[in-house]
Amino acid sequence: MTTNTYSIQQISEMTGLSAHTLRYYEKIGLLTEISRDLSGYRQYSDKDLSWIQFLIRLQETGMKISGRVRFAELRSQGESTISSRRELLESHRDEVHAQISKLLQNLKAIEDKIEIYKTMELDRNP
Amino acid sequence: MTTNTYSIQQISEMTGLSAHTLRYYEKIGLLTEISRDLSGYRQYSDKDLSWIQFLIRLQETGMKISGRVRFAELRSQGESTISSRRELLESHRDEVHAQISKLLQNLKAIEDKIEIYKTMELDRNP
DNA sequence: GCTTGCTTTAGAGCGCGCTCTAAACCTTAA
DNA sequence: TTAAGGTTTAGAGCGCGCTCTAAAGCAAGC
Repeated sequence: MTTNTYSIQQISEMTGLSAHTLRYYEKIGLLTEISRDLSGYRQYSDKDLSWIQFLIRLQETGMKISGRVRFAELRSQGESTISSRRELLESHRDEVHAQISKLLQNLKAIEDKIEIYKTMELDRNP
Repeated sequence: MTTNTYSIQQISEMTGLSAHTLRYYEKIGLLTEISRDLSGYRQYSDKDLSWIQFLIRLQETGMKISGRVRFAELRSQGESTISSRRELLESHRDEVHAQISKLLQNLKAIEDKIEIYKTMELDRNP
């Protein structure tokens, strides 16, 4: 079994989050029980890494910090919260679907406007 | 020809933007040449309305205020900027495409996690 | 003429999500 | 043993995009 550990800087490079942000996430409860080495430096595990990467997906799909904190709290309470976590994710999934269809509608309107501009350009340069 | 005019409150109700926000948008240059009645009250036209609605689409697709201001500046310079406006929108359209595919990727990861939770629920309640 | 409710302005305030600072401590190489 | 560069903490600061306040003016109904 591989038990890799990573420094805060390595995690920063792998995730694109700054070291400042990683400490901030820990402070507000998005990351819990990050272990420390003998001199008090944070040691991130592969499990920590994939959790951070999942947090980033939640963020990128528009889940606010408060929602992510709620999810992290459930996770830190162990297996008994699996159903609540599933429900939370299902509800978020529905929001992402809505988001995507809104985006597609707006995309259509933008594309329509591009076509209008093209027509206007032809009319001005016949 | 119908030349409807609308009060700031009516526009607020039609667009979902607050009156405060509408004045703010004017101050920063997103809205230009909004006409006034005899007592100095703003009178929005149908053209103003549809411009505001398009601005909202740009915002909802992630274009920042600075980008929208740039677009509004081109628009206020008249027909000679049609090509620049088309290019700006084409570049934004590409960003929206990228945004949507990122969202679809993240959606997939969320759905996978939901499935994992379902399996865990079955394992705990066999 | 008074009240109610709309509108105006300039400018202050705010919530979110970081981002940075300062001062101290640790590690490694020269 | 010293210098360079990584890490720690508490807490301050910041940029974005609004959001609200205060004081005044205007409109319409009683």
